[in-house]
Amino acid sequence: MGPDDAAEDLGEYAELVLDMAAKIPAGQVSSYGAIAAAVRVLTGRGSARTVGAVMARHGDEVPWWRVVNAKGTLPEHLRTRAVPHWRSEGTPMTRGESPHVNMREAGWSPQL
DNA sequence: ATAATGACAAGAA
DNA sequence: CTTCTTGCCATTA
Repeated sequence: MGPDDAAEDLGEYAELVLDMAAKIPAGQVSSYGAIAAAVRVLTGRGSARTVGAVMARHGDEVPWWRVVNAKGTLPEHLRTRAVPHWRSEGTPMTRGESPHVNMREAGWSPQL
């Protein structure tokens, strides 16, 4: 092991993002932007896109379906897999062709 | 150092 | 509702 990989394999930034994602209550969701804002207070870095990059790489380690975009949706492929979870968790959402989460009811603010 | 790429966001039309 | 434009910032080539 090199001198910096143990602390480097994830990085504190990714750690914080995943921690917050793991704390989102079932039946509720948080957004990339909200998480990014919270992590920015602690680290001074990152943005919604950066959080997205972390989720793309490590999302499978946490309840990724509870992290959605500001519109309450996810890209086509992921949304298909997320709907069953939202349903079983009773997450407030619309019905129809392209279902999306009702952010006003299901939105959750990351705890610092 | 520049350029292209994303599980994004907000505003304009 | 959709599509387009700008801004965003870490990562990768």
